Amino acid sequence: MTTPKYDFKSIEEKGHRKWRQANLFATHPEPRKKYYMLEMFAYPSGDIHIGHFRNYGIGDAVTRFRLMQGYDVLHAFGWDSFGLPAENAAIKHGVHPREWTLRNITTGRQTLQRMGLSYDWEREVVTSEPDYYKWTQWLFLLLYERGLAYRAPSLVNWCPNDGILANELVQDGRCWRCQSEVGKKEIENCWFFRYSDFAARLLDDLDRLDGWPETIKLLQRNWIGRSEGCEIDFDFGGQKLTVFTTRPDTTWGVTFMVVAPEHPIAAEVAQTQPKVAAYIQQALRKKEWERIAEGEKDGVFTGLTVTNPLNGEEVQLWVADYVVATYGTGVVMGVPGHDTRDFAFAKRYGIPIRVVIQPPGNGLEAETMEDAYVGEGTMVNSGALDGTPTPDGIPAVIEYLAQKGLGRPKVNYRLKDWLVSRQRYWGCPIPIIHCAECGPQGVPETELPVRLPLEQTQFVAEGRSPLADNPEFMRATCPRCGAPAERDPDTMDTFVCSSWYHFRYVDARNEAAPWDKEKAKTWLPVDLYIGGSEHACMHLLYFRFITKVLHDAGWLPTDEPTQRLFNHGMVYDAQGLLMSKSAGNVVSPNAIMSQWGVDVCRLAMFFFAPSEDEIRWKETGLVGAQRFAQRVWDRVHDARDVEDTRAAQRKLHQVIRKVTASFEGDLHFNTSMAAIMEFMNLSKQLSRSSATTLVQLLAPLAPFMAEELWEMLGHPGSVFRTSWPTYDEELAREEEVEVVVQLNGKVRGRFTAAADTSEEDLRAQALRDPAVQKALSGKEPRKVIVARGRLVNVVV
RNA sequence: GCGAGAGUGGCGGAACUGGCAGACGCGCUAGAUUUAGGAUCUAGUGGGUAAAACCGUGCGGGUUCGAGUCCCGCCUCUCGCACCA
Repeated sequence: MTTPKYDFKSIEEKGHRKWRQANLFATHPEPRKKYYMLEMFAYPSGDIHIGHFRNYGIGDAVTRFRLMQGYDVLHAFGWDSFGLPAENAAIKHGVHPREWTLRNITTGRQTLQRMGLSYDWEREVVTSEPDYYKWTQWLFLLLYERGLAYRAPSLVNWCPNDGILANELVQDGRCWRCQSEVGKKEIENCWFFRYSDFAARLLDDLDRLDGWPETIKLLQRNWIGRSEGCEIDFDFGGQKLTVFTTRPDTTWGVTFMVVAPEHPIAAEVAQTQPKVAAYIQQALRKKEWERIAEGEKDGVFTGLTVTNPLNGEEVQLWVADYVVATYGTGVVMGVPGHDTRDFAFAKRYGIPIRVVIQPPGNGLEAETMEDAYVGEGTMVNSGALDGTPTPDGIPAVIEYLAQKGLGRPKVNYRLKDWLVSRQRYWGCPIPIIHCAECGPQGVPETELPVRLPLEQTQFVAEGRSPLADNPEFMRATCPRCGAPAERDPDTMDTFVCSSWYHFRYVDARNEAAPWDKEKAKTWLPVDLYIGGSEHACMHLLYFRFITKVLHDAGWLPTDEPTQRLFNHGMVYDAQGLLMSKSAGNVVSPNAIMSQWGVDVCRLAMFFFAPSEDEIRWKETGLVGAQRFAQRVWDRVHDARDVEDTRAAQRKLHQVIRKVTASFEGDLHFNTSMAAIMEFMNLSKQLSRSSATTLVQLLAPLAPFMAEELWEMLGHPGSVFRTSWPTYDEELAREEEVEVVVQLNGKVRGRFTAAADTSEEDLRAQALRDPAVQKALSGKEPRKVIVARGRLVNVVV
């Protein structure tokens, strides 16, 4: 009876066959105990890479664990398949974007299936296919009907290669994809979602998301950027010039006003003043990153003044590009005494500085200041409010302003509305018809989807959407008056497509509705969502926003998409460098699976580090995993009908406890594996019963091998249809412990004792220790500390 | 600049509410076995010493019987935001 070779190839084939025949991962139509496991779906660019391998490996392990725990699991996959690379490939290789996309999906799916991932493939979605994007259009119309989609002109980021870019896609003034410098361009009619209306909810509800990492919540809080303050109306020759400030208590210190170059007043002034016009032109031509590069602040005086409503003073009006047009009202009140940026600006242009907040020690004088004083203090030079301390000054001024009708309390957010129009071909068409008479009209639901014309060959158009050049696509009739009209030529940001895919999984083949509300009630919210943290402020915020919108509209049972979020770490090469095609250091999942087998690759991945940490992909990890797998294989084959020793039994129950806790909690499979290894090191001869348990514990981590060993042990059916091992606290408990004897905190001896030995007895036994006896030499110890089950420290 | 997180052997990483630092693995050393091995098995492996003592969790202080863990002050690295009024 020799042990058969561990041949991963035949085992994998067998496993695939077995699971397919048993339809193991089909979603239960009427779950009694649901678990919705979700991983971020993939963009189909070429093949699956090692980062996906990690992400989906973790999700698969959790899915299999939950199945064994008796849950009915929903676990599906899809493709975020609209987007730029398909167009780029089309231009470069002359393949149609759809063809390129579908080809990549086929390749990617094969790799995922080879990995044996536990997806219910019947629910696969492809966002660029009409049966999916029909409902993306439906979603757009839902927002439109609820007043949450509107059209406005927009100064957009413009990349010479990739066209319009969302702010999030501009990194250090460069395009996230092609690295070209990004400029600005005015686009007339852009669609926006009223995202910022949800800022407060998106912020406040973070407090309810207990299962989200604090770091992600913090990133979102900063991104939303709430700040409390007030608006103050200054007077500009009869016009209101409103500013937002968080420091109304410094309003008496205003010595100038600044508007952003993009502000309408700047344009107005420019008409009569060539100097201002020239400045604006130059400022707008600057690249974003040049403006942002801190330090020198330049601007231009308009020659005009504005009146401070609190003291009636006339102050100079400037235009300067350190003012951000899209934040607040695009106007800043210049308080050089108490704001560092205003200070720098005032110094440069010789604008007066006035102290209106006196710090605790007093003695602050405008003439000798080297920087603004931004701390707390007492108000001075502020009329009736002189003597008020800072914390009281702010509300006092706000109240005063409100009473006089000169201002109002205001909470401002950094979060801006979501610009969803893209002037691209390969995206979801915006389902709007523009009628000269009736204005923009939503396409009636019965006419959805508005199909993307596939015969298109032109994918780039200078400064406008390529679809605008397709007369057949553009031709439409107004749904309201029946007159000839035009379609909207834009497509949507792909973040719209990815904001709701997890709802579609719930009922992916529904042709009459995006999903059935009852099914949504059954499965939602998602129990665990796994993906990379790079999506913290984009996808993950849009995803929450859309959930809230759909919840308000009665389509969802919850207004948060997922209970728990888990961010896996990135995978780097052995040198710690990001893998990339250009660096030539890409580890292909297919290559390593061929060489080592799926299970060994998974085990190596899991054992490298905790799931949230970054890992460096090294071959040595595979060697270790290989040995471990081989050892398990041999030991299970050697299992006999023997009695387990008490020690082995105890260890096994401890391991069950440990592994279960990792799956339910931190997903630290590295320590789960370490625990299993410890058990194997302790128990060289496995009993059939402990081998059975061992195989079950290993099944979520190394599914193919476990399935084979399960059969080999003579058990019927699939290991994934059995129930997860349970542990017995009694059996797991240590009966004996080693107690350390310390002398003044240093280890000097040790003895074993029953775990439940009383403190008194432990103390007595420690004092009998020869080293202690010697040190005491008959004297009484100063102090004896007993830590039950651990140590006794004798202080002399 | 602001915010967050992290610094532990040659390497990846363990360490519950403060209680034996270095689990588990890689690598290395020695031995066994083998025609051979990136195979398997056994023993060892933080520094230091003949053996002890002693020294060791980025650095400097502190609290404590006892600190990788708590407090204060630094240094370094990673990530996020970045003229946000």
